[in-house]
Amino acid sequence: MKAVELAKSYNPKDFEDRIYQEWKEKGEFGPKKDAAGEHFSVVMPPPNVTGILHMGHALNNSLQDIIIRYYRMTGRPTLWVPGTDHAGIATQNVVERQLKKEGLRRQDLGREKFIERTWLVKEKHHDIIKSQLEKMGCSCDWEHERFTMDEGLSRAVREAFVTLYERGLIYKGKYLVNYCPKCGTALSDDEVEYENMPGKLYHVRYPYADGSGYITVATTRPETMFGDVAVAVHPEDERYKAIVGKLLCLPLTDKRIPIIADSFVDREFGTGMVKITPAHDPNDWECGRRNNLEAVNILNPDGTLNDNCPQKYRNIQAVEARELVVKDLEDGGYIVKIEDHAHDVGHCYRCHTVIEPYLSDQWFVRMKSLAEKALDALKKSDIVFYPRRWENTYSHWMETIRDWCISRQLWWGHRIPVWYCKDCGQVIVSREDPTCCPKCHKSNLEQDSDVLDTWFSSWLWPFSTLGWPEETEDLEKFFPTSTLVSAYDIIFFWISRMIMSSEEFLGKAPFRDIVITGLVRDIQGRKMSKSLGNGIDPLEVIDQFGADAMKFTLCYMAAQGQDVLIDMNSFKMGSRFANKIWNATRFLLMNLEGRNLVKVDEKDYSVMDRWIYGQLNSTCLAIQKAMEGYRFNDAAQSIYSFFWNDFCDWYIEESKQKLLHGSDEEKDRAISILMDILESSMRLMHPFLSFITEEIYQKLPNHTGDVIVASYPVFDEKRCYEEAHALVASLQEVVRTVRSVRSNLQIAPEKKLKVVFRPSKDFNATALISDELVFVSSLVGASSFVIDDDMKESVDGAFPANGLGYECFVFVRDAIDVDAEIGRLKAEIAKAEKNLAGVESKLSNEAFLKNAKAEAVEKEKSKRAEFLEKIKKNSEHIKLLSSF
RNA sequence: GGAGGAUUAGCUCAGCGGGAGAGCGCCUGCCUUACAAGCAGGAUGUCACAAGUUCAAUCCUUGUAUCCUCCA
Repeated sequence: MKAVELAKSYNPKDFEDRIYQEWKEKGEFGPKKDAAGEHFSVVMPPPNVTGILHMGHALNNSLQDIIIRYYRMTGRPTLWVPGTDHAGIATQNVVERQLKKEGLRRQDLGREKFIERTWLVKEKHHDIIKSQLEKMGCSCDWEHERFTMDEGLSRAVREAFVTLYERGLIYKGKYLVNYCPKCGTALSDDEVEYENMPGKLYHVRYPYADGSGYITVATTRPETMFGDVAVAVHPEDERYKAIVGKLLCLPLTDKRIPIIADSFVDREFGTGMVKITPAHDPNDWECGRRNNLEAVNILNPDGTLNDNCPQKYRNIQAVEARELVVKDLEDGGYIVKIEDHAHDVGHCYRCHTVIEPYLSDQWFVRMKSLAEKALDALKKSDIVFYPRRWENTYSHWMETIRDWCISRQLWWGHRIPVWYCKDCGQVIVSREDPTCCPKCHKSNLEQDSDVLDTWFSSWLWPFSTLGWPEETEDLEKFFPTSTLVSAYDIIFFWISRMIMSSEEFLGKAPFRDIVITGLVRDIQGRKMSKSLGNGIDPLEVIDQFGADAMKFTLCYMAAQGQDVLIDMNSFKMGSRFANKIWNATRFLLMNLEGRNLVKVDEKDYSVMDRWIYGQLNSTCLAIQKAMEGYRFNDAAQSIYSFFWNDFCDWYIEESKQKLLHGSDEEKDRAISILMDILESSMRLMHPFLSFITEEIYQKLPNHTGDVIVASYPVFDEKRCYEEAHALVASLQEVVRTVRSVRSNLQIAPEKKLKVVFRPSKDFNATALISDELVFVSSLVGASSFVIDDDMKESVDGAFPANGLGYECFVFVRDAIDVDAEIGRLKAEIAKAEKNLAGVESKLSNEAFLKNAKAEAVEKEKSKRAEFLEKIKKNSEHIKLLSSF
């Protein structure tokens, strides 16, 4: 057999793009025809077509890719559906910003042209996103790619809307909604972000209508007083019980408003009296409804005061009007005092403009019955969150849910499938575009001008992407999906709603396992953001370190549910590991020269062979458990320590003796096992380091097909080889003991020294060390390594070191610092004595002996023996050293 | 105001009631022909604080402090 040449160093750019194209061309991302067993499917959280992917996407998609590749290799029919989201407000804002630069508004283009232009932006960003996902190595099935506004999904949206309407779960109503004056649209409750801001609290006098004095109310927004319809006090507030029902004069107007009682009033806040402005405050809205009060809207859609206000204030922006009103109140002697007051102010989650509560006609989904089904799904464990603690958050949201405002006054999105007959006023809600009014049969119809909230399409994602409402083969085969991976910031927007819609339309949960990842932050724990400039671009990481390094590093750091704090340097870890894999492979492939691969029978395994196969096997188990529990960091760590610490540091090192100095037969045998382990390792590591393992796998003489579709190594109970594990652990301990002596004494590696090794009679690894004498000698730099189990060797003048069950004597008469060594040994004795004291106190404690598990007692006893031995040996060694 | 999370080595973080761990960084010595992106050895900890439960607490319970997030 010929050696296989590998480039001198690991350079991911040489093969990552090529391999991705090969996979794609061979169609290896889609579900296999011959796959068997339960399906495994995942839908990708669709990125917004506004932007480019950030580290959060990299984390999210890396984990999905790992899961998908893992299950694909286990042989199950596996599907990962990619796609993008039209992101209504966000995308529209991008286009409007572009227009603004050209001095245009969207109205200048008109709806149709504006949407055409938005599609262009969508196409451009979509292409960027797709190429980014490919760069990352995501093995999603591009044949199944979807966009929330493509034809099929638009049908699903209509179906959902009309079905809910028919079930009485969608209604149109006048309602106080969150209104963003800048975006010019209503927002759902969840789209409002609150921020504590400094403001003023104005204490204003409202005189009694009968002239018998006045009361004082506190407000942060005096300009809304024109919409006041009452002043409320707490019904049990003793101070004000007597005045409930009295009328007040509303200053600056000639209006009369009553004092009412309502228990929502906070008696501690301000004067304990609040003005009620139903059209401009959510709490007041609820209060107004409870008390049958009129809602007086005082604002125009552009945020200026309207005709419900006195002439003087009309058509002035609210903020300016406030100053004017305050001045007039002051002039009129109505202001008692003005205090500084910080309070929470709602902002638009897209443009961060201050939200205005605004009374308008909007469409809503009645959420209560949907939420109940979604809660049941959790109670029945149809869905499980990883980590579990998110289940509380989910339940709480479901229990306190409010109706969902789904209409948006935007152009980019799904038009609401509602038409109005201009002749007879008939409202038509239809799956198909109607041509005439079913009531008056005239065709003078006008479609509702609003579009639906973006989330109204994404909440159907797990089944709309599979063809719903058609009963497609995909839907049959891959629904419900298996696992959803998402960050916690969209549990409410998206995850919860998907569960509701799926329960409502398909009668089951859309996925079973919900993996909630942390957020990716910078090394100081701050969110990565454009304004801070602290973001890391995944493409830059890939450029510097490779996609494998990025994926592996993220996986290694993704402890369940924890935020991931990283900087550019963090990715060195994955990059070094990949380099290690590359070089280990290079070495092994070099050694193929002139060799024949042979089948080594299990019964011919040496102890070291059994050990490495045992380690490989237990790593399979560790990974299986880690994947089942979505403990990605555990999986990454198992792989890392197996390949690097076990395989490279010990097994390959041991094999070198045979590869370099063995007979042809020994060489064949050694390289065959090495290639076998290497081949298994590539399959084992493929989900986590996809490109490098494929590149290497193709070059292995013992490979079959592509690793992406190879079978995943399976844990085998019969191949644990625990005794080999214990033996090798002992051997490693002996090696470390001698190395430590040499290192502490600063003995140059090239200086070979005689070592006498004295095992106790029951030391388990004496035979192994004897068999591996050449290996051990080379690791410890011994000129000769004498196993002296009958205490015949003279150790005069040798430097002693001891371990559990053995002593080593290193012949280093020259060049040692006797005093320093004595100091070190004394420190060890002190530590052992401290540990011994702890053990003794346990063992002299009758309660411990009585209550503790037998193994625990035994363990303490063996610890005692160990510490005693250490103290004894070290004392002897100090004596010996003192005589030097 | 309510809920959740975090607090372990210089940094980022694992950790399963019974002798404190990893990666990076640091110190020392080595280019031992796979890898200096490497090898070997080493140092570094009141496991935030205080009680409680337990034979035994970094781990369980309660409280406190600090920080973060979400909800209202």
